[in-house]
Amino acid sequence: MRKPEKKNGGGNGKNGDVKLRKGLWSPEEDEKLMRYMLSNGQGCWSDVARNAGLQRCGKSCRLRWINYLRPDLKRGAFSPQEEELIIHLHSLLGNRWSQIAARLPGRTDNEIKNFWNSTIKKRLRTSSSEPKEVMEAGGGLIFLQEQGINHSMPLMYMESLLSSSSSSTSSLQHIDGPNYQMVLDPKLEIPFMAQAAGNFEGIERDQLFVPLPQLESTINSFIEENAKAENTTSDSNISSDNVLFNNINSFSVTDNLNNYVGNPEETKTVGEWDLEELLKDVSNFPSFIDFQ
DNA sequence: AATCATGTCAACCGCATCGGA
DNA sequence: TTCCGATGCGGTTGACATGAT
Repeated sequence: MRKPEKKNGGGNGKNGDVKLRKGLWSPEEDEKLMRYMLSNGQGCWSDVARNAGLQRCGKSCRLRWINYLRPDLKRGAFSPQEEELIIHLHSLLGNRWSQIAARLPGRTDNEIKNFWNSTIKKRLRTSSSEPKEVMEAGGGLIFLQEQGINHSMPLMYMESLLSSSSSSTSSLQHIDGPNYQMVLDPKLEIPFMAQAAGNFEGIERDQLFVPLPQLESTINSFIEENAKAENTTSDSNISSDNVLFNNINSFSVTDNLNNYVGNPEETKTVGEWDLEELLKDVSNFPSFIDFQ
């Protein structure tokens, strides 16, 4: 798309009707749009395109302004802090790039999306020998309500449990059994938390967080292992799995969620979760994945 | 130096939503 | 209530950049 002249030509059509340009913006077009926006402000985008003398559709103008020309845009590479925030927000919101961007001043949804799809996704993949699909969900947590006690565990770990307890491990979106029911992202792309936070709007919480009695012993050993791992954090030979488990304890979101899932009387829908509250303490976000 | 593979990112596309007629 | 245009969003594309061979 970097040679617009090749594809859509630009300029006037043969019947005299103005053909809309596509592709890369020229410096002249940028200047026109910038000047118009600065003196007139944002209005109807199709009017902007027309009044600024641009042979572009309103949509294209809007995108160019939002993603490139806006004066408040921050340029340059993402800082480690921004990166951490993006990972955290993605674990909560999933691929809701505009919502993530709204929490990163000066960054656009497109920028963050590109950053995620190129840099972060790649790191998540290469940071472990685990299968790709599992690692891409590495930021996710499974929350279990177990006889009034709420626990969390990494999705990775959860899947290994499922492979021994369910024959349908490849289709994880809705797993029903005599003693359990789970709803997971079908592609394992979006962390479970993010789905629970929005994609299942309308579903009652207790449909998402259900008792898993048959896993009790496994959960207990998970917790024990987790505690053990915490005591040996300084051990340089700590396995990647233990790193994973060890970080669970510091995830404050779990505590916040307990306020909801711990009370069966409460029947708010998922859409009513207070995400702002969940986002309060970014520093507690677990670094599941070792970025080296 | 040439070729190939992979990464980056600007921009497009299609769809969903919203508000006004 | 329906229609339609505007807007916003997320997924995808593909040209260009860069590194590897």
